[in-house]
Amino acid sequence: MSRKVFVSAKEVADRAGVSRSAVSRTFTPGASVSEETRRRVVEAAEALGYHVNHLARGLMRNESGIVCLIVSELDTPYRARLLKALTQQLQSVAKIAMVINTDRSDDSVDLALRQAIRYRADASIILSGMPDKSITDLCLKNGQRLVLINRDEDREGPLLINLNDREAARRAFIALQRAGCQTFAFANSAAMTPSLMAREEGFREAGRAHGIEVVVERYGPTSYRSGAIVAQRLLTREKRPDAIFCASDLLACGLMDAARHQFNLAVPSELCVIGFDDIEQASWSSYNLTTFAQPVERIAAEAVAWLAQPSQTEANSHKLEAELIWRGSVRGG
Amino acid sequence: MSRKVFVSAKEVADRAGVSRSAVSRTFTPGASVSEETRRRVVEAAEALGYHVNHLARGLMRNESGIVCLIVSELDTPYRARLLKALTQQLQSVAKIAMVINTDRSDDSVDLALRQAIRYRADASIILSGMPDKSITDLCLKNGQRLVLINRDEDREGPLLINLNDREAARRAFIALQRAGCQTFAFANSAAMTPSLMAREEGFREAGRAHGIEVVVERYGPTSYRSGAIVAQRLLTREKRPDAIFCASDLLACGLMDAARHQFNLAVPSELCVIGFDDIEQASWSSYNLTTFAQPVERIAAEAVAWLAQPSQTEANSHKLEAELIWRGSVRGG
DNA sequence: CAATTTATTGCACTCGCTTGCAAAAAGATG
DNA sequence: CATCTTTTTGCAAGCGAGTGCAATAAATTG
Repeated sequence: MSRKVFVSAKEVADRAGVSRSAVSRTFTPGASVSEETRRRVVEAAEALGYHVNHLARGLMRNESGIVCLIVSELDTPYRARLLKALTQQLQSVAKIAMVINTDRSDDSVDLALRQAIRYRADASIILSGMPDKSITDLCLKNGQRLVLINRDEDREGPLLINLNDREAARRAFIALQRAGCQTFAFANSAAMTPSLMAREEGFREAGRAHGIEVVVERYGPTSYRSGAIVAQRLLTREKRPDAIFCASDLLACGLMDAARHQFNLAVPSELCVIGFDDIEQASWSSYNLTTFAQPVERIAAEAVAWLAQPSQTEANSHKLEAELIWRGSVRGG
Repeated sequence: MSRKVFVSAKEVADRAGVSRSAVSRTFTPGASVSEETRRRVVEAAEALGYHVNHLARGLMRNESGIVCLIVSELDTPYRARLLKALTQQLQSVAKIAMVINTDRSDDSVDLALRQAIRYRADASIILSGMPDKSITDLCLKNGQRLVLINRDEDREGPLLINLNDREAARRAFIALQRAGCQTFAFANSAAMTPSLMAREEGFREAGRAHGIEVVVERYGPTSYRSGAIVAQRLLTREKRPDAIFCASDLLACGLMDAARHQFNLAVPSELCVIGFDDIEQASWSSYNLTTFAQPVERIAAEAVAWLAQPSQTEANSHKLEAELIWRGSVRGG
């Protein structure tokens, strides 16, 4: 009826005929226990189904082993992949992921971080949304580590991991130019996150450097549907673009579908498209999209490695390169 | 240098000039505190940046507020959606999700459940993989609740949520028959999970009921690539199927792409396809796939509602219906 | 074998919080 | 104003584990 209580170290100790400390030490790597005692403890623990209470351990050690992942739109292919990589790699260093969903509002990120503090998470990794400065300060002051992925920020303390978006955008421009394109456009969502904007800026800049003006269109969230709508706007212009760099693959897929099915344009012969993220769908043969791959595993690895090291090394900022994956949505290649 | 210690209730109490208990009561809904004391406590807490330590609270109350989500392949569209719905709805009842990644081996589910026990999770929700009976027993014995989604199991205790897969398969058959199809096939992965097998069985059965033999092909994991391979096998048969029911949308997408791009078949005029899950991509205009929608939000709601109620009601089994979403991959409709 | 060093063990305190209980304060009643 | 209720409040005993310290046992040395 009432919640059956979990078995505690005390019970194990009694059964094994040793003190409670012996049990505790048996499950603490590096503690001093004789082979004989350990054996008896382990045996008793097994028999009783004992599992160390990490709540209590965390309380004592002041280190819970919990890492908070704060994310919005986690059902989006790129986010889901990142989430998977992170949870997996965290597990491999004996930490555990707590995931908190936020909507786009900064307020909800604050709520999430508060929750992280309540559970005394050792660290928080923010995949989306900018938390309020006062809250991140609170986290840091509480000895919590903070990782910001693809968020620009100049504050000291958190680990910043982001891509060299500008450079990627530049390379996209070159690639499209080599393919013989004349009229360039950039398809963006209206989310205006730092990384999306960096791609936009980078592409524009590259255009300027070549004396070419780049049309930019932004609409809605970063989704398939937005891509289709941006396509409408771009492809009905008097001077129709024949090269479009999309801020994300999701936008690119929507845009390509609209281009083909509504405007009857052939890709890549009449329209070249480059995306960003390298989500799984980009490789599907209906899209076969040339795109930049986010080094998801690398990102997760960097984050986890930084969290795993015992002493806080000075917070640094890692900039990774996105790899250009050539497929069939650009001529030549 | 060393982890700055978090601020505790003691400090808040001192600053507010009240006892530790007063602080505790202020943050415990329904406890007896005067308006005046509460005000002072809240003020002090705010000033110091105090947050209740849920580790300690969980220890005392023997109820952590943590719910473990055990999932494999969480970067798959359907899984990601379910995960999102669950984390969100859990948050809304003041519980928090811990997610554990498993690979397909049952062993890794055991490891995950062990972890859940260590953190004294109030419940575990298993989205994939069958845990060993002894482990689920352990969970239940420890007063942990268990929810199994789309997993058949006849044990008492856990809440079982699954779809009426057989019925859906039957409806799929009828729909394809109405579309005038002659040769029926079922495309499956080799994962052989209960729900995938139920769909297969249901479809075969429906065929048998109409005196029609259904060809079944299974291959690999439940993925796009597997769909393409199954397509190869099915579409090169001497008697080529003109109706294929796919165990999942991912398979369906791979299959459709192969059918169109490798076999130059037009959908739906030469080949009708029905999928399962209603992932986002099914609605993309390149696929425009007729499919069965998993009621993801409903599933999450049922699970969360059951977990939220204070007293364990007798474990029951919920069977939900999948809704047929008509799109363009089947003639007629 | 005594003396010294080293490995193991148990005691007791601590971590931060909840809660039963009894004392104190505030309100209600006659 | 005295008496009886009803709130509030603080004390202290846990919850389940980790760990410094001193006591004990085992191993090493001369």
